[in-house]
Amino acid sequence: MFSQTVEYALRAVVYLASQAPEARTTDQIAAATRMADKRPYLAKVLQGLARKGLVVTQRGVGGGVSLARPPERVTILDVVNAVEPVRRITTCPLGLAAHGARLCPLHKRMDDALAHVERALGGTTLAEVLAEPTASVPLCDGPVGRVALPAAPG
Amino acid sequence: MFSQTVEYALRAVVYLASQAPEARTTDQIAAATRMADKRPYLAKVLQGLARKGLVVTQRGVGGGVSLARPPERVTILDVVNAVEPVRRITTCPLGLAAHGARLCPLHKRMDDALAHVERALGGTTLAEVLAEPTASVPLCDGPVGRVALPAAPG
DNA sequence: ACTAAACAGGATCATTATATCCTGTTTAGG
DNA sequence: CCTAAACAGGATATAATGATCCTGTTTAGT
Repeated sequence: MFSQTVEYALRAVVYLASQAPEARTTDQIAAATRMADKRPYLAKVLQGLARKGLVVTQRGVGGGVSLARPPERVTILDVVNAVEPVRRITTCPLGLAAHGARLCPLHKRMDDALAHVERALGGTTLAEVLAEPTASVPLCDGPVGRVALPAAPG
Repeated sequence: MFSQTVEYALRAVVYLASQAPEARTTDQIAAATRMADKRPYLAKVLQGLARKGLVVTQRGVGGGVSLARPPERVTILDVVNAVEPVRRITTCPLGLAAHGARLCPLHKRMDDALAHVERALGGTTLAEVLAEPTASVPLCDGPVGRVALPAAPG
């Protein structure tokens, strides 16, 4: 249902949110999100997020990737849509003229399901994901907040 | 979000429901669901549905494909799950021991979205799709019920 | 039996998604 | 201005999906 790339993107962005507004290198993100292998692919995913304006990148020494907006203003849906947009069904997939605007009951139900997904994912920001009081902190094995990382400034 | 194959399967099954309990040939199904091209692929999709027990097939002259259960007892979700199961998130995708049963807020939200999909698609049967009073009849250009087809018995 | 209708299933091909590699460009700092 | 850190981007490899083809098997009817 959700592609692997969506999962990678979400992990990366949640991590960046936890470190906001600091930038982190692809290597750091890969380590923190358990993608030490597949680091090259993560780089591509981040490139895509940068093109969509969700993150900003800075080249050169001391550079890295950071969230383009504060975690309070990025929803899970924003991330999903940046990678693999939720495509609502607006016209009849069969191309039937009579179904133009008014979807048939079948496709109406399919679209309803997509609407539910949009609603569920659009209702939560990265800040809320991180703030939720729970034993399971995103990306972390224990109830830790900021992990100590090499070369992590302030 | 939903694969092309899911769309094909749903169209085929809705058509078979409209013709139930009669069997229809792959050619008839392809024509009725606007898949006259891609008929070979439709055959594969139907094979898959047969393996999952959603439809039954009959070889030889006068054979074809028919619904295995009455339309009242087949939900949209049944069809989706037969083709591309909705995979709920039950364990942490990062393999973090601490997240074993208790998903982190991120994956909890993802799973919530999947739960919504299951609920939306599982709540409607093929019979309901066909019975819904609307101007847009599934698969049909106009408000027609049973279409006259070549070699269609009673 | 023979024939034609119809599905079954393996092999193949095309396209997209996933993943990696290599080279280039930007940039901070000595 | 030289170097090392970092991202950019094109080219390539691999896997999964979508789609087609061909041959075989089942079956009703003659």
